[in-house]
Amino acid sequence: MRTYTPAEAAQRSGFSIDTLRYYEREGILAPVARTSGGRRVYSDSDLCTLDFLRCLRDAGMPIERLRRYGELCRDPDTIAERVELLREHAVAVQEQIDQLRRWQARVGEKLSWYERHLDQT
Amino acid sequence: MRTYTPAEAAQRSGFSIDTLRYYEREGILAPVARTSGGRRVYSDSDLCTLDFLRCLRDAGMPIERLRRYGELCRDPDTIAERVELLREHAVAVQEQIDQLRRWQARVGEKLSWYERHLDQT
DNA sequence: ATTCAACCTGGAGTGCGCTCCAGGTCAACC
DNA sequence: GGTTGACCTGGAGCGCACTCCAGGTTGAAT
Repeated sequence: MRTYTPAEAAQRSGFSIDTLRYYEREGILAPVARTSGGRRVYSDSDLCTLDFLRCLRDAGMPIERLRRYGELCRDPDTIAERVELLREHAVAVQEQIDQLRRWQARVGEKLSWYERHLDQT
Repeated sequence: MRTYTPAEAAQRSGFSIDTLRYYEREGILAPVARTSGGRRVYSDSDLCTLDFLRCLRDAGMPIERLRRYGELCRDPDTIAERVELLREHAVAVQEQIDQLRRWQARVGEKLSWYERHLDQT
């Protein structure tokens, strides 16, 4: 049950210190514990949350939805809502994958066309 | 070999009229033909270019690279460079797909965990 | 006791990719 | 010849997601 300084939390989560503060201000992350002097002290649980948030961000979830998810996680009786939110985003992710696949197909064609062109010169 | 008004070009390409002008200003799109009165007249070839640009944008290619691609297309002796640019972006797209797949796996796990939780209540 | 890096706050600034606006022009139609 | 709606330009504004800044505080190490 160790704790982490802001710099450590940033390093481990992959967010910048500024972003960590920003997420807290925005209510995405629950208020982080403080020392008597007012410095933030991140817990293992905070780090775990941050890791999942990182994952959601990397999958393109917008801040607004991230906030919603963060809020839901603070209330234990919201599992159904969380599931719904994740499912919704899963649909978006699948669509994005499909689109990228179509892109690959199209660009693959264009590339082989270009290559035939190059060979002939 | 028909032509298109700005409104038609926008409708067919999926870009807004403002975006079409913006792309032209930015040199992404070559200067479009004009009527004597100064109105733009898009050709089939413009539409075709726009369609491919749309495709590149949808695959997340940044404006800067789009501009580069647009410039290269105006010089016929740049096929090798175009191929290189597209290949580079293809790598980025593949990485994005891989990342989204990992996301799916992770969220899939979380979802089934949540669902077991829901069932037990 | 002093130093100094790391931290704090509120608020301003940034980069991207558009999007909107004011004020004017053009051209098809009645 | 007048109306009307699509179009023109240069430039300002916007939304997102941070990122940076000034000016001040904290606390571990010397």
